[in-house]
Amino acid sequence: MTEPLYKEVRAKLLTSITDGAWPQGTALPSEAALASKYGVSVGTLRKAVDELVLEKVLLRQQGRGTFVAPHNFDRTLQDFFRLRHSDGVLRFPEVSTLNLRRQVADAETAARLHLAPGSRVIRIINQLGIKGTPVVLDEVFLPAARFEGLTLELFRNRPGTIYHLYQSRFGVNVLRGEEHIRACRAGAREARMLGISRGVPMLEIERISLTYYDVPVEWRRSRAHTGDHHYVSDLG
Amino acid sequence: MTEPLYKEVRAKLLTSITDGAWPQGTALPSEAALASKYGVSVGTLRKAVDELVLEKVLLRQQGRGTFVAPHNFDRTLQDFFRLRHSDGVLRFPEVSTLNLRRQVADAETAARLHLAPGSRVIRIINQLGIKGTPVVLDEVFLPAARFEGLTLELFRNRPGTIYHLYQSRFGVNVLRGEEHIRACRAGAREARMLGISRGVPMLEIERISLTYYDVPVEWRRSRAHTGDHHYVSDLG
DNA sequence: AAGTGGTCTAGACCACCAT
DNA sequence: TGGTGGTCTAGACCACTTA
Repeated sequence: MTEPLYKEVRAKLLTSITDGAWPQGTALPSEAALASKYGVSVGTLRKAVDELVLEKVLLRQQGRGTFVAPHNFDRTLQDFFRLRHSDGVLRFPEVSTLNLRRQVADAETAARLHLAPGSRVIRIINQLGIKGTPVVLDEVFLPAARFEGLTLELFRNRPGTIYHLYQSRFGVNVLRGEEHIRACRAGAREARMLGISRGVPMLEIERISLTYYDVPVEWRRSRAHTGDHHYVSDLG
Repeated sequence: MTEPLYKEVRAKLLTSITDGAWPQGTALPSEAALASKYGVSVGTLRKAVDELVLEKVLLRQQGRGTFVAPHNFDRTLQDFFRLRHSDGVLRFPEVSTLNLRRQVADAETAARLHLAPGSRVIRIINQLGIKGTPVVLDEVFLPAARFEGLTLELFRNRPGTIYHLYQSRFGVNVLRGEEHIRACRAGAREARMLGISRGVPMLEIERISLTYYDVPVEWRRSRAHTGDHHYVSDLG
């Protein structure tokens, strides 16, 4: 019994969530109900929920209830889009999906996504613009097994963000990610697609996106032209 | 009375901290003592402290006490050094301070540090190496008024990290920061100092460092060569 | 052994939202 | 009006550190 009670409750809540016990959009049982269900006091139940709220797994709304946190525009923009225009304003990018196809993962992609060699992945190419100017070329890799039925049309005509689509349509909930950034030169493709010269310095940004229990579910490699933009990173 | 009690307690704790009521290294009064001092229950006092611990203003150690959080190597390395070698290992960089001088802030520096035009700043040039290879050239600007008595010798012979020096010697406690990253080309100076060719793509990283109440206390501009290194950013 | 923070409880009351 | 989460209390007991 070295583990605190509220940690056990947190774990139980998390398994219920990942098992889909409380579908997208519906409220969890009330705190009192959950407390009695798990045989703990409300204070202990709340401490478990506190942690999950901090990790953005759950969302509390006073007077309404507690929900599995939805992936709306705000969340994607604030937490998963780090490019900002030089004028300082944070804008949602215009996404054009150029291509979607299924293929066998190469060694690196398989490694990043913790897939067995030879597994199939979906590869999607996007161009992102800000204020009408193309700024980013995106290459997204998804494990095909988790995203069965994903098509170019679905991807293009989704009502919300990409991560909302993952969540609502495939039950894949992206919670956090890690990006690795290097400097590189624009190649022929970047030059053509972004209207810049070959050799111009760019950011190469790799992202691994994680779901519950830190399981990787998306890998992307982007190239961003930082002429009128910069990447923002918070420290501390 | 729309503000919760624990928020008021948090504010009182914070003013005591910034007023230097509990000097570096000594423990705060016990939670029971603080609770009775502020006339609240221990639970409420703990909730106020919880927030300050989350913001890394305070550090709790079970059985020992609660302290103003010290700026040790771990904190600097984990929270304020985002460059990592390609082998994935996070190493503390070797810092060589090349130059320190006082000067009048130019317009941009004054703006970043919220200083009146014409204020004096200290400008420090560092070269950072990882595994013996020079990787970063650093230009650090500090408001001279807050760092009176800072000398090149002090800077070079400090026992711990730069931020520990700020904290212990000048009472300047860096809590968080924001970095802006752009791609650039190595100029003559970078080429010479880092042993690379002119024109090689690099990261230009600007950092603004904040203390209590988000007051800026340091501004730096770095150029990093990402041949064998990358910048790591956490999302979510 | 004494003192610290960490966990857990039970209950009262408040603020907010839906109906 | 009834139900939800949010605040606050008072007290018991546990885990850890120091002496």
